[in-house]
Amino acid sequence: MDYNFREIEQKWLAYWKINGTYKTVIDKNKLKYYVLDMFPYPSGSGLHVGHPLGYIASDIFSRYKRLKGFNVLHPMGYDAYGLPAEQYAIQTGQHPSVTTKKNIARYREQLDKIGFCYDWDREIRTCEPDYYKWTQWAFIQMFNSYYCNDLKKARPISELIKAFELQGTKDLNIASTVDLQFDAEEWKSKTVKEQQEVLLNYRIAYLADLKVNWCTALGTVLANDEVSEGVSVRGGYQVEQRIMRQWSLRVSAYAQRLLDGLNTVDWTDSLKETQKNWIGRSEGAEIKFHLTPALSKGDGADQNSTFDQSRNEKNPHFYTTNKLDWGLLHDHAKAMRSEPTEAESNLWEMLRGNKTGYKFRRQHQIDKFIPDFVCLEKKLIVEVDGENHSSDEQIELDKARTNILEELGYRIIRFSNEDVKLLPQIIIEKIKVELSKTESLFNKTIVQNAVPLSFQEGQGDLIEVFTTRADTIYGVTFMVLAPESELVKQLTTSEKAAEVENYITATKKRTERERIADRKVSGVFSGSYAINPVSGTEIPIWISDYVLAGYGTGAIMAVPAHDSRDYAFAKHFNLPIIPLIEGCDISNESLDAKEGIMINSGFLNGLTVKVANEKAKKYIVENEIGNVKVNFRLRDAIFSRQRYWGEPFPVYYIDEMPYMLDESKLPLELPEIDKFLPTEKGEPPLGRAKNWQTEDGYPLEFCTMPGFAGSSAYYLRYMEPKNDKELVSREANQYWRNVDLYIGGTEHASGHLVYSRFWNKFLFDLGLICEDEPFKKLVNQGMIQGRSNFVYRVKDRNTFVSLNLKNQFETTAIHVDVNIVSNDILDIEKFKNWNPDYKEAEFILEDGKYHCGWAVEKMSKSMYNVVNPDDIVEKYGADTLRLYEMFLGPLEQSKPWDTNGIDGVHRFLKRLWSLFYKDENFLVSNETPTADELKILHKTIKKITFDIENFSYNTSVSAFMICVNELFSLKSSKRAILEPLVILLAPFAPHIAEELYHVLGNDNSVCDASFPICNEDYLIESAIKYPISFNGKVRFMIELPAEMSKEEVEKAAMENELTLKQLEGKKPKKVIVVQGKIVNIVI
RNA sequence: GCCCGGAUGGUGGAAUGGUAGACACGAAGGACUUAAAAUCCUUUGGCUUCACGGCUGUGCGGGUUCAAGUCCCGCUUCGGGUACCA
Repeated sequence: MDYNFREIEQKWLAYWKINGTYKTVIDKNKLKYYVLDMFPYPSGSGLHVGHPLGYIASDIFSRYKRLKGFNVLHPMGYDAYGLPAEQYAIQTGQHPSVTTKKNIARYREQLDKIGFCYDWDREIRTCEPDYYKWTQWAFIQMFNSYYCNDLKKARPISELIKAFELQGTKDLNIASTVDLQFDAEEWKSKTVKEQQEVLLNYRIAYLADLKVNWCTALGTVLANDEVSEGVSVRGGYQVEQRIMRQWSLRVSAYAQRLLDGLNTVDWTDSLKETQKNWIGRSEGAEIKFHLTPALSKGDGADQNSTFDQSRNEKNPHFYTTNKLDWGLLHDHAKAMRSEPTEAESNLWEMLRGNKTGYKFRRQHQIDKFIPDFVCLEKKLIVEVDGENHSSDEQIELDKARTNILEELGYRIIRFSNEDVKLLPQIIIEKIKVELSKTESLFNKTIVQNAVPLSFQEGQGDLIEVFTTRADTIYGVTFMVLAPESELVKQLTTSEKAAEVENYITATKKRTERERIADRKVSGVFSGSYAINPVSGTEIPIWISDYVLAGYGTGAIMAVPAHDSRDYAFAKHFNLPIIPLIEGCDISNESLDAKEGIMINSGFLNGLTVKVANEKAKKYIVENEIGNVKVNFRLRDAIFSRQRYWGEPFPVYYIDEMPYMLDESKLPLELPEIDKFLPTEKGEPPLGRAKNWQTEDGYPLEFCTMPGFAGSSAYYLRYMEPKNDKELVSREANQYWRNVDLYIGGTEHASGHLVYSRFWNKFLFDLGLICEDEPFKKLVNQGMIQGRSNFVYRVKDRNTFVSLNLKNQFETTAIHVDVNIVSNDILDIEKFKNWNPDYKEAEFILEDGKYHCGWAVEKMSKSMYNVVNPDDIVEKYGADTLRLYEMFLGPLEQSKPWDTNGIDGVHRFLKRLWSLFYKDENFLVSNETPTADELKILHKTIKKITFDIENFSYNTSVSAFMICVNELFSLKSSKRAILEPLVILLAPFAPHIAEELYHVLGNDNSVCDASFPICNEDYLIESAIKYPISFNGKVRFMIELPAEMSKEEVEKAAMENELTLKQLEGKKPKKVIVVQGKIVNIVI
């Protein structure tokens, strides 16, 4: 009887189906094990031979765990929403649900042939209403939650509303889009609409105006991970930046937890690394740079000011302090001015607006002080003292202050609060008298040109920057704003307005792609300056597109000596470069390394970079120049898609504010529409749906959810796919908990695996599920590459020349379908029929054969190198396919598919079969196995067990081959050996294993057998073949008893005549004996 | 640029610091057969030798070690990820 794989496989596939062999139920007597595949998007082209690789690997592990006594959950489903089906619908008018159903049916048919142990009763499809009901439900929960940074978890938004009513934003530490400040009264005075708008700033699912990746060709917004190098990942269409009002998920709030969680999961280092990079945590400081007050720098500068005299330009007229102090005190002055005492307020009313005949300023900085009122023209200061000015200590301080101010040429008059309140008119008169005592300092003509600015005018604001290199603060020679920064408008001086405008328009025109491709330095000077808060130097503020608006604060402090981008910019615009590291050479490039000894850095001089950085940060915090901050690269996930084929949002609008549907209204089903295109008004396709509104007539959301929505919590739904009350019941979740083994491709490292971990953590915060991380262990299978074949056409002729003769002609290489090539030999007849053009083709052969060339390329239709698993199953059977996929090489490694090698594993199965049958005779006996046979078996058990646990399936297939080859050469067909072997093989080749298991007389399924256990006793060797090496080179072997001691081995080796021959009479310097392993003689 | 993987026969690949090339494919030779398929047996890294054997050999150059494909340092090169992330 021959190995008839077709018959066998069909028989057992039917048996498994009828007997529900793979049906899984909760069984608390057994330990659970959850094995999950990344579910596929059912594309129109069906599965190729690369797709099942991971599925086979997970299937082997599932079956192995089951044989080990675990209750294994191993489900499968479809990621059924997606762009390709909709693009196809646009082209053909076919409803995406129709094509999706068709594709799923095709996938299922292909998967079924391979003999997977999926519990198909648990199948899910993300496009089915009873599935996406829970996607919508989760979205509602996110809308109704905010993230508390103190508790580090999501909390109900109702708590936040209560807090706002009681205390406003005071003392709250909440993840938000922008930092808002308001008190309880302000909150209560807001309209409902305003309150809703404010709440969006905190909700985990929120609507906001954001800069998004807009893809015109696809007519939709895309998430960051759906865009690569400025084009869409799917389709490769151009993507541009736009501001749009979009739904987003506050993933960024979870950044730190997403990072921390990586330490608790068993993933490969490279995958964890990718996630770490994507989250992009950087520790640094946010530093405030105040702007230089924009005074006219005309003649008539005040020579008595403490302004930096070393500068060549003339000092501006109204500087009354130095820039460093101005920067430090600026905020303080502003704050004082906004909260005046009653007396100050009264007096100001009488002084303001030239009521005295002269201009007064209040809380204007002079040197290190902020006097209450000052008339600069007459250098007269008016102070109003409160109660605390009566203390001795205060009197001393006031005196010191008066002295300094008087030295600067100011006269000071003081009044008490009481005086101002009771005798306002008398005080005004006194002030007028004082004013008349001195000459005006101002040359009238200059005053007309050089108009001083008061505090609130102009750009009296500040720029905040984020830096990881606070230690380089002394090397800042300019600042750069992102062109999109809101500060640009404020900072641009009138002279520079046109230039800046031009630059920004030009930048906007450039697509992301152009920016990346053409990385030439560009930028424009804003006309404004800022003051370095540590060194006090004045630095110009530039605008350039090398600074990103979306990261940090959208502004940087540029340290050209130690940042290559800043360096390029400084060189291009001829800006100063100050080296900060001892001995660094910055004549040609910057020194970006974070090591060395600081120079040119004031109080940081002589310190190492690391120490200096810490010291600088401490200084910044202590002097209130800024604060220490952690920044993340991870952005919130944009969650709206202007497309049809996705989950509808459970959202309606009142007065343009979003509200959630009641949970009882879920699922909100995707409506039918006439065309899958945007409306004439440019609204998303759902704008075409009739009656797309609530029962009360409020309009529903037009956008749908993105592809990752449905795949973010699908692993939970498999636990209880038919529960219509909950996403998953507590009971089912407590039992199955999370995925023990997740297998899939690396392409999901930054998308799906971040989103689903976020989604999972959110549900965990709500107490709905019991595990913080969804996927305990994750294995990435490598890509299966294609192996293309080529034929060589002689130029201008319909003649093809075989590979090794092609150099004699001028030829063109043409891809040829790998399915009509075998072992690189072309099937000429099939080739002629393959394409009508080749019907009459002629061939130049070698040895009567046409040899094709080959190359490893991506597996794709256009390369004609796609191999369909159906064809392999048809020709060799599913067991051969499974074994061969595993035999190709290590699971995680990319490798080319070459059908050539498949005969080897097929032969192996036939040889295994031949241990059972010869012609019509059943060979299996009940004889007691020999020690040799037992050794072969147990060696194999040991190896296979180890290999499965380590996902080294290619070596397990080899081990099976070795085992069968050895049994074959012993002509051994004993039940005691073959039965465990069959069970051992069952995870890999379930059909043939099931057949042989039954042939051996078992009635139950091999799936429910017990995995054999290695008995080390059978592996003990009585003799060991010692390799004898000289200076590390093995010369010969000697066989010695295993129990021989080190000394005896050495003696035996030294006495051997071959050793004597090798030594040639010389005395060995040293003899190393590794017992049971090797002998090395050093001469 | 940065990060992460690789590099071993004609091919896919194997090798807890201890006999490099297991296991397969392919190729060559042979057996069986009218023939083919299937199956079985032998050989198969390179160079050299009639042979025993010898020399050489895991991308390149150093190093550690009794012993290195494996560990360390410096390169070359291929693949993947990521990007003006401050």
